[in-house]
Amino acid sequence: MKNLNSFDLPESNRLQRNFFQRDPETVARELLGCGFAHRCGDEWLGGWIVETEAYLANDDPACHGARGPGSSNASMFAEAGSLYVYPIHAKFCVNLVTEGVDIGSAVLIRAIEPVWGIDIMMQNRGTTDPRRITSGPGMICSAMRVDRSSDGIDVTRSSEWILGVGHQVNHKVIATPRIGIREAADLPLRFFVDGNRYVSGLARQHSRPRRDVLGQINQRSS
DNA sequence: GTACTGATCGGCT
DNA sequence: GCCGATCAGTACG
Repeated sequence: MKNLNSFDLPESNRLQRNFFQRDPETVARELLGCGFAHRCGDEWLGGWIVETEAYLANDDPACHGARGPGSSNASMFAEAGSLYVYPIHAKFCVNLVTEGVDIGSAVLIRAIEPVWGIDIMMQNRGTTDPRRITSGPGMICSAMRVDRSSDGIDVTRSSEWILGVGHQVNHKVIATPRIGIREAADLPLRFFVDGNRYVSGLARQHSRPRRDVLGQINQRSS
């Protein structure tokens, strides 16, 4: 098992508050290629982010913050860099709060390429199929053991979480409408790494076969 | 590979 | 009760 804090995702790579204090569209794009990991006891669980969606503070009825703060979405209005975890269809999804306090915008993490604690994540998901571990927002939360107890945690400071700079993927990001929403279903606010095999959704939205893996690119260049 | 269906359950009204 | 930023299973090309 790889040691998360040796070379893959050192503490010095951790994203700081100012990274998140920008509009959610920019943050969603730039989170692609970053490492996202949760520590459970001695084991780190997580991987490289390959698919995200932005939810805007203004003119976005699909955003959970659109009707202002309430008991279930309060952390969407917390400090930028906080986790917003909510339940949906008997599963959980995890977001990162953007901009700042009282704004109500966030980025949904839709898919990661599994890297750390893969065997534990396979156990948590009840499958050995690599493409069924973290290729969807509900899958990520069950694989990485995220539930409402993580809601509101500040990932720029928590010792149980790290979100850090990883791979450069700016040149191969594709934008499409967001998945599974009824309102504002036309806005192109979903972003993913072109050709990555762990992205959810339709293969034909990629410009090439969905086979690439960020970790392999890393091995080739090192 | 794509399209469609229905189970599931926390948090709301 | 009702709803949903989902997913697994099924059917089909």
